[in-house]
Amino acid sequence: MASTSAFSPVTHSGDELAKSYDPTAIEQGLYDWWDSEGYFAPAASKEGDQRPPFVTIMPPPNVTDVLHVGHALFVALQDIMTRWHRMKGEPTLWLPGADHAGIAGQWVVEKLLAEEGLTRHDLGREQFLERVWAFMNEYRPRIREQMKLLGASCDWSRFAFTMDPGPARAVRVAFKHLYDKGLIYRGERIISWCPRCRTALSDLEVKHREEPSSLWTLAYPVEGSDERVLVATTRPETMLGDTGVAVHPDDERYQRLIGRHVRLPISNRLIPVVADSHVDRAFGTGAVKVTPAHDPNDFDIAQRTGLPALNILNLDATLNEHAGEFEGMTIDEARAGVVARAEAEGWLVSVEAHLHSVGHCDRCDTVIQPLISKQWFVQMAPLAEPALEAAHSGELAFVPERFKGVYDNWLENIHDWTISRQLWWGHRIPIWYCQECDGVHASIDETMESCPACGGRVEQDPDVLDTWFSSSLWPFSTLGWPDKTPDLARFYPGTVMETGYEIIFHWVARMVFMGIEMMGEVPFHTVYIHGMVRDIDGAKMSKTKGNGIDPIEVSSQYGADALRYTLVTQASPGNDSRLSLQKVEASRNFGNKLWNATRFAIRSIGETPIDMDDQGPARPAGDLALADRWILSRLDEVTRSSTRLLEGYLFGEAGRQINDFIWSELCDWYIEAAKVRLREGSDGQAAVAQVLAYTLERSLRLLHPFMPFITEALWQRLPHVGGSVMTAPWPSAGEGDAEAEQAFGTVMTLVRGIRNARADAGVEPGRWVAARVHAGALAAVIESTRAEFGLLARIADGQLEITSEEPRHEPSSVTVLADGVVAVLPLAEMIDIGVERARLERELGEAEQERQRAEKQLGNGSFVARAPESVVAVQRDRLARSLEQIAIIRERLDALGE
RNA sequence: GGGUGAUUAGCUCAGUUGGCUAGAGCGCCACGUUGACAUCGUGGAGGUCACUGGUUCGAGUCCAGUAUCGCCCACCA
Repeated sequence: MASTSAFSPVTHSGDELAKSYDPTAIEQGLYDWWDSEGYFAPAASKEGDQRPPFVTIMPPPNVTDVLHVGHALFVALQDIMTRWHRMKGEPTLWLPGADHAGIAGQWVVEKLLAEEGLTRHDLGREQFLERVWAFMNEYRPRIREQMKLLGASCDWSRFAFTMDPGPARAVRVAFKHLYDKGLIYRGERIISWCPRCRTALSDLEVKHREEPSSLWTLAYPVEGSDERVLVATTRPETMLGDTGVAVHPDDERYQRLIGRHVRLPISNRLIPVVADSHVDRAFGTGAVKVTPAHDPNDFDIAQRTGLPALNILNLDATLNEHAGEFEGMTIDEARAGVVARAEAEGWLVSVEAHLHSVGHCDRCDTVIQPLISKQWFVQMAPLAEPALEAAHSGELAFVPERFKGVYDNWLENIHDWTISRQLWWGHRIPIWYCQECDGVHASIDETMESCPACGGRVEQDPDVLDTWFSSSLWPFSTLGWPDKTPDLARFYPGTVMETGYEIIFHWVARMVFMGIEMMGEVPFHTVYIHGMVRDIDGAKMSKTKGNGIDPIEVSSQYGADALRYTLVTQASPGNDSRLSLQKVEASRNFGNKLWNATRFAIRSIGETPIDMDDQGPARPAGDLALADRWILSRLDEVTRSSTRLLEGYLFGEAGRQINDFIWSELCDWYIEAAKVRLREGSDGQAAVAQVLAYTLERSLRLLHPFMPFITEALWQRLPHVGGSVMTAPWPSAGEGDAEAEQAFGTVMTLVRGIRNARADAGVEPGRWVAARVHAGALAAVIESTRAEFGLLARIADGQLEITSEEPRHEPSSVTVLADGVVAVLPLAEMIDIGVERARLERELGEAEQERQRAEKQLGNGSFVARAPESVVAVQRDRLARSLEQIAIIRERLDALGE
């Protein structure tokens, strides 16, 4: 091995494999060794290889994140894809990064300051940002180290942070581009305001929750009449900001009031009654109070009808000077006050219980206040259209497909995107206002000395951009854009974006339209969506509930391989899954199984020379035993099917099938059968060694993307070619051997039948018995594998007779049927006639059922006429076999007598 | 109000273009320290694939509807 680092995966834990699998012992050091060997960086394209590189950009975790099980899932899935494509020989890039997480990041540091009794305003912007950076730099390496523990084979040399100079410049360039194009504008709109974060939020950052509340009906007196208009509201305090009452233009009840005025009982203001077709005549009283400054619907009504807006809130959600006697109160206090007055003064008509959908800040859960504010927006319609088109044309595909509908639906109903945030931590809006000529200028430079128009003094916009603005540029800002770097040319667009459904809108859709707008091309062609990992009761894992499973803790106990394997195989694309330690333990046990199978193989190979080709142990050829041919054929099949499953993004099913092959076929049958040929003086040892070396080495390659550590550790111990299983070629499937599969299948069925019969008859498991096998045409085949058969079925060597004759029945014996083969076990003193009779009766019943089913099928004319020939043939075989079995069992029952 | 997912063994879930005598892991029962593995082996029990109808020679798989649970989106005061 030409290792350049001191660590070597082979010598590391001594020469002998330990008796049982200890994940921590083998995972230790392996990752750094891979890294130091340079396996994570994309390889140069091979000459003549026209395939595009495989590129996936990691969704950047927040810098302040501690690795949780959701990260572990995406790391596992992305690493499987990455390792698989790398093994297929494609230049492969998995690019990691971290996100500055504007609001969340700022909040964390503000909380620390609060412990010192300080606010960010005490420090001032500059000092505060220094504190944030210090904090970020301290925490930045943490999650990276944790992802390494999981085996993430990403290229750390390209690690990117959203606030690094490169991506930060990309933000300014993109902003200016959109600003110059008129797609970014500044306007006074109704926005969602978080009074705690003191910033505007986008629609996506507001989470609505139904909460029990009341519906108050208030009476507003009509000016110049005795009439009163009844309006219903869930927020009575907002009447302080009412500037009108709206009714439906066709509503008979209110026709005569349109254009007249009502007097707001609380502030004695006169406000007009307007008509707007948006009003639902059937809801409440059919008349709505209009508060344009604090309700998005009312804002729209006001826009259409020309009503003014009256802001009654301070930015901390207390009432302002327009609230009169309620000034300075919180919303709850003001509400209570307004209701009390209404009741006292007789204009409260009714109070009913009502479920009300209330918006909360996604970050801090504070109740959101809609209010009118001057903010920056991205005009979405022109950007959404090509993003929709990309999904329609198939240039952008979703796995599972149904998420395309989710994506479409959002883009089709999209509102403009509020991108300014009244925070300090983030990308500062690259806009400067001239203090002298009132000019507004965007720039891609970090600073602007003076007004480009008049040379006057300029001041930069104090706000920062929504974190997702920089995220939306991620697929190219990480590759050096806006510079024309070699990486950008080679790795854009990417291949797959693997992420969770919760950020399809936040991130995926925005990357798509920004990619199309800035690069002229979608940033990736496939979006793979994974589900959420929940606890075993189906609840979301959360810190506050304390039901979280810490991936690092689990890895240190069961191994990163076991955790990864569990996460991937328990889930199917797009669906949530439930994780428990019990499942991880089962995966660890699989590791132990593999470990011991390899230990057995290494011991069996011993000093035997193994034929090698340029990939590894050569495929065994020549005069092979039936079991050899069978396992090679099964390996072909699992290679074929797991490759097909990976191509279809069915990672879990692929992983399960590889496990099933290794455990239930290689270990349970091949290795057990091979033992007989490894005995002293046996002549099959060399062939077994070759088959084991070949099969196991291939199996390790198949499993490697799923369980990278253990497969590397074991692969290094087996005969192999190359430095690491990471770069060994992904296996291609051979043709398979149907004849061997069928013949060995019969042997397996016979062995199972004999074991079953022995158990029924109460034969001690270790006891060797005699048997005569009537194998008919298969006699030669069974004869060829007699030693293996004898071992598997525990039939004593000298007492196994294999014949092509018709079955003969002994009085005190047990009869076992498998396909066309009958085994007779003279168990003499152990036989309880009653038990044996019952067993045979049961088998007869089963055979009868088989016969009936087959007869029914074959008796159906249209089945025979329309079903494919192969399906019909199966039924014919089934009928023939069941008839044969019925005859044999009957005969045997007769022979048994009473 | 619109989407959308789930409903398969005691539990958690697979089941990819319809051919299934419906599988796995865990749990359960019986037996077992045979030199790879007790982080194991052998055998076993356990399911009318939510319900109703339809398409088909054939449906867990396709279609329509119903029920329950869940998620997403939506400006009903």
